[in-house]
Amino acid sequence: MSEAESQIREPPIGGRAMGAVPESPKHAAIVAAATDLFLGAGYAATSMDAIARRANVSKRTVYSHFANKEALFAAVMASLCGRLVGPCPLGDHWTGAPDHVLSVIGTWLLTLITAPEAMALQRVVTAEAARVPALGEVFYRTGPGRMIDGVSAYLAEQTAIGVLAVPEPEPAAMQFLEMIKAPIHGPLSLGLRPQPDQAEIARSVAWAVAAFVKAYTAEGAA
Amino acid sequence: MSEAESQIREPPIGGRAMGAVPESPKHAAIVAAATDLFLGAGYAATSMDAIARRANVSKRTVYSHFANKEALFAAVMASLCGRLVGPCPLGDHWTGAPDHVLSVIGTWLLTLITAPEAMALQRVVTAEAARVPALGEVFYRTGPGRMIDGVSAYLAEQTAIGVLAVPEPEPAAMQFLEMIKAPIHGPLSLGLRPQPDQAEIARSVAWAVAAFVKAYTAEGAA
DNA sequence: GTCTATAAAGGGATAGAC
DNA sequence: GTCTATCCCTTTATAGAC
Repeated sequence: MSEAESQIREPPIGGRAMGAVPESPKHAAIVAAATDLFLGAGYAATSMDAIARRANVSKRTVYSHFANKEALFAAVMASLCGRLVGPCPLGDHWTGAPDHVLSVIGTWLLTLITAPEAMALQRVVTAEAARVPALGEVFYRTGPGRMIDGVSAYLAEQTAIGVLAVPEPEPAAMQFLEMIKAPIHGPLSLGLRPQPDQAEIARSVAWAVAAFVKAYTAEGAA
Repeated sequence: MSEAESQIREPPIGGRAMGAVPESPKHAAIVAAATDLFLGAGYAATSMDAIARRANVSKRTVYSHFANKEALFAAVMASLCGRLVGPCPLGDHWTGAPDHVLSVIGTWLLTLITAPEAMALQRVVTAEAARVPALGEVFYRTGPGRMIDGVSAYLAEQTAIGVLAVPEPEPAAMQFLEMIKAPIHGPLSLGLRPQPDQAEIARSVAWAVAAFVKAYTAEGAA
């Protein structure tokens, strides 16, 4: 198990190990097939036979690329964790009124979080985190953790210049993330509602930003 | 599958069907064993052999009580959904300042939600919701749905009498629920932190209540 | 109702040829 | 590296004795 766990790490820049040979097409096909099946049905319910069939390779080929099922799962998870979170659209331009900045960040985050692949990843990671301890840690660090850090830094900065009053930026950032998800994420993760469209995402973000800004605006600010 | 799904419903009052014979001790032992294993390892990774062993009965006995694995799973989930949410401690006395009432409700809810059994139930339901559509619906209605309805009604009432200003009580109630969970639930569900103690629950609730009340207090209120 | 024993199928992983 | 064929184990579910 320790060997499998050690394979869970962020993927190298550019999608391959620096200096290593490019991954073979079969390798990519296996990972793609395994990704679909693991995300769709979970770890235990996905068989190596099914993965080989879907990748159009023999099972022996799968085992020549990955030592065992656990190692393949780890590779899939590591690849996904790094791939789903793209760069933040604001870049260095976190300027403007907090409600504008938070709206842009919130819309980006909520769109990212509610994407079908991201929902499936969260579902599988949560389900298997108890069995593979490293999994939850990598997922959190590359996903929610990065988002929390970014928002938290912004809140601290705005507090320093007296626009916002956020005594505890980190829990406040976590609050903000949960608030934008609030009306959508729970029912969506249970399969009780369809994917939100842009209008609904905008509405949920608007609710959250309005409440958050009202709660944390500095007393003397305009 | 439709037969199995039809067995997912809230358990009858008192724990047994009205007018039916009491459940045999074996029946209860099977359900208890299955509950532990399903919550611990998930549906696919739990075998009927293991359930029978843990219940100290033969596998044949398990199949004499439940038609198949799916039916046993449905019975376990239905039983759990109804059992984990107890009565609200406030009863009819939702009186006092909103921050006090929300603190009491929030503490109760967060304690309930972060209990190990509730966390495991949520994990399993989320993992299997895509495969068993009825599961997510029953879970949501008996759990989060009831909580949202209660808080939402309270917010609407306080808005009607001019203490709070909550134009959309339902999304606001969902926001409140997510806010109290914010610093704890995510890392906890990934196995990255231990169970919160009372002090940490109180702190998380206090953060959420302070922000929520500030965001939604009526302009003219004291 | 309950048990032991077993059937029938599918799982992960491997051997050896090419 | 890749394939076909196979081993061995566990799984769900059932037969038949008591």
